[in-house]
Amino acid sequence: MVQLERYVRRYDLDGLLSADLVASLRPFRRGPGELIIRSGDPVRDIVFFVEGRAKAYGTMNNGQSVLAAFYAPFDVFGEAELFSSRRYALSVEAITGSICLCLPVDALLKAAPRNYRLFMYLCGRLGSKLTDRFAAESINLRYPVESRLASYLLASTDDCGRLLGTDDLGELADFLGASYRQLARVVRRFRDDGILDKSRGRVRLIDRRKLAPLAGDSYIQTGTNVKPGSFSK
Amino acid sequence: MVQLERYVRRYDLDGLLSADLVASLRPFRRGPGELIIRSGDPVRDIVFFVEGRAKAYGTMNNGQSVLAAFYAPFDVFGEAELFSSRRYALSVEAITGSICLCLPVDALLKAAPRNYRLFMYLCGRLGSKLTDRFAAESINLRYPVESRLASYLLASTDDCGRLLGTDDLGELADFLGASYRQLARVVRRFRDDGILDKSRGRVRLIDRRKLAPLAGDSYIQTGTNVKPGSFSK
DNA sequence: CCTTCGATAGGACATACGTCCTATTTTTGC
DNA sequence: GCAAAAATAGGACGTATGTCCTATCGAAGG
Repeated sequence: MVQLERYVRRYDLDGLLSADLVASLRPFRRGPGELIIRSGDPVRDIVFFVEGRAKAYGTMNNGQSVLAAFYAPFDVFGEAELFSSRRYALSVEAITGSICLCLPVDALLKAAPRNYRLFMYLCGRLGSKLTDRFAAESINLRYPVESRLASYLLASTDDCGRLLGTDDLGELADFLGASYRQLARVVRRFRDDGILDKSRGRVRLIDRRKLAPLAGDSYIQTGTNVKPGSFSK
Repeated sequence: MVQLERYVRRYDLDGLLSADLVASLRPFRRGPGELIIRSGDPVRDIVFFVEGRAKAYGTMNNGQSVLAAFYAPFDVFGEAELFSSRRYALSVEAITGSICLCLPVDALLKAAPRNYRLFMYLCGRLGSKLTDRFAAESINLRYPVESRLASYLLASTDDCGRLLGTDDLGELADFLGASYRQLARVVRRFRDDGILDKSRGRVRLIDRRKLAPLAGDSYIQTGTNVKPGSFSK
C-alpha cells in the first residue's frame, strides 16, 4: 500500500487542499511504459504526480506523435482540460515506476470555494506549461535541428553531462519535432566535433562550451516549476 | 470616457469578481497597431479584453516572430505569467480599436480567498490556450504548409468565406510558421484550383469543400472560449 | 499623364529534411 | 557459441521550404 500520508506531508498538500479534498485523494502506481493518462478519456480526476518520471505526448490523425514534456514530481496532470474540453488532450506515460494521487473532479468542484489556493497553484502551473510550450514550439518552428539539439542539450543537461529529459534518440526526435534520421545526422556531426558521446541510441554531453554558439533561443530550463508551497501561507 | 459599467454587465464580471475587485478595474483604449501588452514587462495587471480584435506574438533572439493567437472579446491576457515568470511572455497588439479593463495584480492577490471563481475561469481559459497551442504547434511541425493552410482556412472562416483570424499573407505566414514565399506558392496553387481568391496580399475562401481532403489534423475552431458566465452560479 | 516609389508576385537556386532502403552491429534464444 | 532476430547506423534520393533577387503592378505625387 502506498504511503499517502507521506506524500501529503512531503508536498505540503494539506496547505494546498481543504481537509475533505485531502481525504478524497486516491493513490495509484504505474510501471515503466504504462499509461497514467490516456488521451481522449473524459476528465474524472486531477492527477498529482508524486513519484517517478513521466512524459506527455499527443498523437495526430496521421499517426505521428509529438512529445510535449517530461515530468518529475511534484506536478499535476489534467488541469488543462478540467474546465475546457473535459477530455484529456495528451497521453501521459510513466518512464520509471511512478506514483500518482487522484483527486476526483466532482469532489473538487463541490469544495471549490474553500480551495482558491489550489486554483492559484493550477493557474501557476498552467501558466508555465503554456509559456514553456510556446517557447519550445517557436524554436522547433524557426531553427534547424542542429540549433534545437544544441538548445536542448544546454537546457536539460546536468554538470556531469547527463540528460535530464531523455537520452534516447527516438524520443528526442519526437520532442524536437524532427525525424530520427535527421537527428542522427546532427548527432553524428556533434560527435565528430567532440561535443557529445553516443552509443546505442543514447547520448551524453561532453563539451558544454562548444554548444553555446550553435544554440539560438533556449528551451526553458527543465524544472521551472511553481512549487505548491508558494501558496501555503 | 469608457463605459466601464456596461462591460461589467455585458460580461457578467460581477459574477466573476468580488465587488472590491470590480471597483478596482481600470479601463484603457488602444488604436490599431498599438501594443496592449509589451513582452518582457513585469506583470502588474491582469487584462480583460472587452472590445476589438487583437493578436499575440512572441519575438525570438534571431528577430523572427511567431504568431500565437488572435483574440476577440471576451478574453484575458497576463494570466499565464501571473504566478510563474511574472513577466509578460508575449506581446499583444490591437488589430482594431480595442478596449481593455486592467485588474491590478496586488488587488487580486489581496482578494484571492473571495475570488475562487475568477481562478476557475482563469484555469479554464489557460487550459484552452494550452491545448489549442499544442494542437496548432503539432500541425505546424508535422504537416506541410499546404495542409496547414487548408486546416487554417477550414477552422477560421465563416460561411461567406471571410477570414476570422487574418487575411493578410504576411501575418498568416507567421501564424502558420512558414515563410511568406512558401505560403505564396501554396496560395497560388489553391487559387489555380479555384479554392480561394487573392488580390493584393489578401485572401478569401471560395470553395470550402475542396479543402477537407487537403487538411490533416485541424486547428481548434477559433472561439472555443470558456465563458465567464459558466462559473457565475 | 507621366514619373517615382512602395508593395506584390514570382523565378532561380541552395539545402535542410524526410522517406526508403541496406549494411552493420548488438541482443536474444537455443 | 552460433543462428536468428532486433536494433542501430548510414547511404541515396526526392522535395518542401527558405533566401535572394528581379519584374510587375498599383498608388502617390507633381
